[in-house]
Amino acid sequence: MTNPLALKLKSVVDLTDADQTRIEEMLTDVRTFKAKQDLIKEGDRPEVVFLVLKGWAYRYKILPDGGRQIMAYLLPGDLCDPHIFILKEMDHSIGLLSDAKVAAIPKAAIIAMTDENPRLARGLWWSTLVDEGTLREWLANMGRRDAHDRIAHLLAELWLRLKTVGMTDGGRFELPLTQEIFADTMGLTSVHVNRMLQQLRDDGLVEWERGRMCIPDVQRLMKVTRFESNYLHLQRRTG
Amino acid sequence: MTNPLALKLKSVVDLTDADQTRIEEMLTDVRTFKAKQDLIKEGDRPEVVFLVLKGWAYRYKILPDGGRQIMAYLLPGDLCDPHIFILKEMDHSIGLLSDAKVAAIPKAAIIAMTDENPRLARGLWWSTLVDEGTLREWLANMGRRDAHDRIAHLLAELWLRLKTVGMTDGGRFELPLTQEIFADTMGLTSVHVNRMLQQLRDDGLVEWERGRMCIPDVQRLMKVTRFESNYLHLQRRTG
DNA sequence: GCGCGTTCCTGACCTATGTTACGGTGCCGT
DNA sequence: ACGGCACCGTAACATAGGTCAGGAACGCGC
Repeated sequence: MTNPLALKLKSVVDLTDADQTRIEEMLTDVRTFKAKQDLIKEGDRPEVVFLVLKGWAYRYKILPDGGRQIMAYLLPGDLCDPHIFILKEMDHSIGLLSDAKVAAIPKAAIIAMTDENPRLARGLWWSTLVDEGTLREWLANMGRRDAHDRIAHLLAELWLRLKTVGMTDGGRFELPLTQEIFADTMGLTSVHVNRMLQQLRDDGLVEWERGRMCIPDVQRLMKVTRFESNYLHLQRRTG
Repeated sequence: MTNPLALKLKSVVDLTDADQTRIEEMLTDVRTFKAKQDLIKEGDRPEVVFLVLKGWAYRYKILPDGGRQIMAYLLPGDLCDPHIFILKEMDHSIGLLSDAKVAAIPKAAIIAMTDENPRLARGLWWSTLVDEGTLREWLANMGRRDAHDRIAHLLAELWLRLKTVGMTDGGRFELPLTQEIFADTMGLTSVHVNRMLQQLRDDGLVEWERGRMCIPDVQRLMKVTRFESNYLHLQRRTG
C-alpha cells in the first residue's frame, strides 16, 4: 500500500515512481502512539517533522482561561509542523485523536529532498498553502455560519479530504471525534453540538454511530451547506 | 524613509544594507489606489505579487449567503498574495480599507531574489508562517472569547503589529476601520461592536475618534485580554 | 461480572448577541 | 450652503446558543 503523503501529492502534481520511492525512503523512523497523547506542545522546538501515516491528529491551543480551540485536523498524509524550519518555537500544540502511526523525519532530510527535487518541493509548498486556505475557510465558517451549517460544512470537508487519501467507502468513513472535540473545533458547546447533530440526523443528512459516520447523500449535504471546495485546491494545476 | 518590508524583516533576521537595497530595487512598479477598491478577486490568477507600502488592505471572503468574513488585515510591509506561485487561483479576495500605495512585483523578481539570497528567502518564509499563526490566533479568538475580549484582543494585536512597522505614537495610531469592518472581522454585528466598544471606553481601556485610536495603557489592555504575543514570532531567532 | 470512566443525551432555564428600526452627526461633492 | 451618504449611536425585542444538572448506555480493566 502506497504511503498517504504520495497519495495526497499525486492528486495535484505528477509524481514519478522515483519520486514516490524518494518519499518512501524518508519514512525510516516510524513511531506508534496511543490516542490522547501529545505529539508536540506549545513552546517546544522540535528537531523532526512529524508525518501522520495512520490515525488522526489535531492542532490546538489552550487559551489563558483554560478553553481549548482546535484549529486543524491532521489526517494521514499531513505534515504536523512544517513551521519548525523557520520559527523559533511552536505557538500551538499537536495531539492525537486516535491511536496513530507517525513518521519522524529529520529537518535535514526534508531540506535535502526539496533541494534536489523541485516537484516534491512544490508539492510540500502546495500542502502548506492548502492548510492555510483551510484555516481561512474555518474562520469564515465560525464567523458567519450558524451551528447547524457549521457542522454540516465541517463534515463535508472531512469527507472530501478523507476521500482524497482513500479513507472513505461511499459516504461512509471512520470519524474518531467526540462531540466535545467537535465543540472545541467550532466554538460551540458539546450540548449544542448534540442538538445540532440530531437535527442533521432528522434531516436525513447524516447517520452516526460510535466513531463511524455515514453521509447518505453527499451531494445533498454539500448543496445544503453550499460547500465550495475551491479552498482545498484539489484540481490539478493546468497552467 | 526605509521601506516597510525591510523594516518588518529587520525585526527578525539580520539584513545587510545590500539586502535592503535589494528589496528597494524590486519596488519599481508602484501603484496608487483609492479606498474600497479591490486589489484581487476570488478566482483571479494574478501575475504579480502585491506588497502594501502605505495604507491598509484586507483579505476577505463573501459567503454564498452574502455574508462577508474578513480574515486578515494587511499593513505596510505585508505581501498580499504569496500563494500565487503554487495555487491555481485565489480562494479569497483582497480589498482596500484606505487609500493605499502598493508595489506590484512580478513573480519572477521574487523568485530571482529568493534564489540568490537565502536571508531574504528565510524572511519571506517567516512572514507567511506568521500570517498563518495569526490566522490560528484569530480562530481561537472567535471560537473561545466573548465579544468584549475579542475586540480588545484584536486591538492589542493591531497596536503591536503597527508598532513593529513604526506606525504608532505611544498608544496612539490611525485605525481606518469602521465598526462594520470590525463586525465582519469578528463574526459579530456592527450594533454589538458598538456596544462593546463603548464598554471598552467606559472601562478606560480605549479612546476612539474618527479613524484614530488611543490605548492609554497598553500593558493594562494586554493584561485584561491576556494577550500573548508569541504567535507573532517577533523575537529574533537565537538558535 | 462488576465498577468506573467516558461519551451521549435531555430538559429547564439564562444570557450574549442578533434584528429591526430609527435619529444624529459629520463629511464630501456641487 | 445644501443634500446626500456613510457612519455612529440607541432602544425594544427576539433567539441561538450557553449553563447546569443529571441520567442512560457503552466499553474497559480487574
